Amino acid sequence: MNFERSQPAPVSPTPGDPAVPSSPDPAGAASPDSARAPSQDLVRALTDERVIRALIDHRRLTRAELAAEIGISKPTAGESVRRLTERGLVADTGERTPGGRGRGRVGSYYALAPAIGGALAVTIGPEGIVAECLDVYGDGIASATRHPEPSRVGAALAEAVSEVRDLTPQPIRLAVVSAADPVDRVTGRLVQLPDSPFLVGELDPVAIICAYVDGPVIVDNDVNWAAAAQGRRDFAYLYLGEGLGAAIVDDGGIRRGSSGLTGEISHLLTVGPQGRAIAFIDLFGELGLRKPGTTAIDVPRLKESSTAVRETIATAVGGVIAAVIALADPEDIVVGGSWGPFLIGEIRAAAARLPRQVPLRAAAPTGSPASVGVRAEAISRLRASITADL
Amino acid sequence: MNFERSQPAPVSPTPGDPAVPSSPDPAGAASPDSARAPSQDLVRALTDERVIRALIDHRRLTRAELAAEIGISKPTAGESVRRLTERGLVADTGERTPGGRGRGRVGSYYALAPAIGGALAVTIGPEGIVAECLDVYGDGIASATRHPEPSRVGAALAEAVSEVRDLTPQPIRLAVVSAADPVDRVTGRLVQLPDSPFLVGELDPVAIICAYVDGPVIVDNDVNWAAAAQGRRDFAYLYLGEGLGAAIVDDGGIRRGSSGLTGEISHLLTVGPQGRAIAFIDLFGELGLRKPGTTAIDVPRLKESSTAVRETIATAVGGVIAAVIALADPEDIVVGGSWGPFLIGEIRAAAARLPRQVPLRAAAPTGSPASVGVRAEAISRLRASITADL
DNA sequence: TTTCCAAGGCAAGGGCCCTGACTAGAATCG
DNA sequence: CGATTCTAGTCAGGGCCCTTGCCTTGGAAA
Repeated sequence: MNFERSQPAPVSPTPGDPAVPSSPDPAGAASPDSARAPSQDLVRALTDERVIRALIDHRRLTRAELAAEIGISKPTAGESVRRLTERGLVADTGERTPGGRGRGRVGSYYALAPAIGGALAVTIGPEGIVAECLDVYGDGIASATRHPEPSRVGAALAEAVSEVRDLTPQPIRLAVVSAADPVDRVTGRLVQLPDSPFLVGELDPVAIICAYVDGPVIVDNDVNWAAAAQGRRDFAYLYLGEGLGAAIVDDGGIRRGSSGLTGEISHLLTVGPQGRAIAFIDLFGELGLRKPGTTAIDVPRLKESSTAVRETIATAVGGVIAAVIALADPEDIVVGGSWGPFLIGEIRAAAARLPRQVPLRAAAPTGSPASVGVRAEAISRLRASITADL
Repeated sequence: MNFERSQPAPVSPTPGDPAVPSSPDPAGAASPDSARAPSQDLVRALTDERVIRALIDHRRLTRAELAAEIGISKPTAGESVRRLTERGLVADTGERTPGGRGRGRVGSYYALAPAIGGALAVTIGPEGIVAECLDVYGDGIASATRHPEPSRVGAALAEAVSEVRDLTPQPIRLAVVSAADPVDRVTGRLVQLPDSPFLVGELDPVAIICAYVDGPVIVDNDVNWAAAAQGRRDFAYLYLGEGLGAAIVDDGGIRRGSSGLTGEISHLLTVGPQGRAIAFIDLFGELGLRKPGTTAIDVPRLKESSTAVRETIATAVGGVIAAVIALADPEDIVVGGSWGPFLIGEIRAAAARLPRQVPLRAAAPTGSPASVGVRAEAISRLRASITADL
């Protein structure tokens, strides 16, 4: 077994595949710090970590600048740089301090070595596949896009990742993936839930991507990544498009649940026509608003529907909101997806009839909030993985 | 402002009261460790911390035993004990190693000094008030109980806490409180939600208890504490008694939401008679199962009700379970409260008709799970507060 | 060319921990 | 009852990491 350890995340180096390099996880899962060596090479490691962090923030620094920035002495800074250079994590850029700075001796600029590698950020959805390689600074190094037919998603994913891999000189230390379908938290696979629209289809991104990446592959639902990108502590994101979903952020962290299916609200009971209780997704079946032959909602038809139908839908959404309030107590609720913001007026009215009130906002129609969240996670994990191994 | 910092918790030293000692919070909220001094007195602090932890675990140890236990050298252990003794955290117990141990020189047993203090664990519910003082080892030092009339809850709480305070020689460093009503996460007050049973009533435990305690006062709902005591990573606890509630544990942490009202499921929509959508609590009104004159459910009447009514209730609970599954994705659901386990068979049958399945368990009828959770939290916070200030 | 001045290196010193040897002191053995 | 045995605690020496203070280096300004 070599599951990813870091707690707040969905997971998944493939358990069985021997071809997968997958992070070695040296010397046992380190508990908070105190489990570490009782001795004082800990403080050296800490110094090195601070040097790396300073170089992430400032891109290039002389040893004197490092000392000033971190608050350590010059000899210590010099020693740390020497150690890190020896390990290949830091390199002399060859640049020297510009003459303009003053008259003193010129300093040598050091920066993180390219060998520290990059991270892959991948989004998979009905609108296509985007794979992108980012460096520690958060800059894009390379990217590739595909718009495959539904049957070729797996192959196209492999192509895109392979292309990015070839375009990237650095090693790729991990991948973070967003998929537009429910993701099984344990295996990282896309799963089909009964009666839910299945936009991407059967897919095991971990198995495909692992071959091109040296470390863990993290997969999660796009709605979760979009929610993570909001940077709020307690809120809920209601996704109302061809599929139905929700993401819940509590105490600053995304709530995933035991199998990662938190927010799959299709089967939530709510109010249907004539006040009957009905599963949320079934409402659209009854109203004839599902795309024929699929499980997806027919959004264009929905948008053209009568006022009465829209009221009915909004009332049902109100029931979903009541459930979200009861079970997640968000500070506010963001309504997104292809038709959610379209009905925001009716939904607000329906929510106003609930016993507990929560502010509702329509999602800003930004490009793709999920990819923002994926990128942020990829960068933060890349940085963590660098400082993790001393 | 002096809100408690530690993230995973509901909070509340009173903001305004100048009479409140309330923890000083010295030198800024320390981030994980790296924000600490860059130097190596950090490792000394770490050593001291380990000594304290070892003394918590073993109660009394000689310096030689400490060295062996922690894995440090004897001189280092001796130095640490000297420092800690000087600071009043550790004391020579006067006990000496028993002759039976061997023939060598007798050693001096050291233990944590009484001055490190204790923690208050308080439960407030319709069945009464219990205040209890615990020491670092988790042993009860003193306790007091009250069974006040509803109008005297505040006064009785003050009495009980005061009594425990007087019985305790040690300083009391913090209090953890369980209350049988919804707790506002920000203020720590008990809040009345529309149409919910309000068992304890208007109360501000923080304001009352603060006067007797040197540190923070943490208040939360009893259902949350009961859930926390289960020690599982991802599950939900459904409380079905005179009041209705739920607690959600995700990734090992209790979910509270922005105002602490996560799990207040009274207004969740579910299936009522004739398949109509109805708020969970209203069902009991329609069935005539609410105590006259109150908002509480009449449990004896409920238990005597007909099979049809029980089926109806179980179906409604099934709807609540569907919502919990959709929005929390628990590994399993524990059903507790005064009538939940009573209907577990019917509820299981209703849940079996849902599209997604989750194992249901009846809560073990242990004494009071909430007080277990409160005690555990009090002890763990007490220990953390000791090791926190070096 | 000389002067200036910051970068970088060297040496000394302090703190913390470790190892190994020594002292202290009580129980057990002969 | 003294010698032996064995362990608690202390002392001395040494390594590692960091700091301060001073010196050297080497371009730019004068």
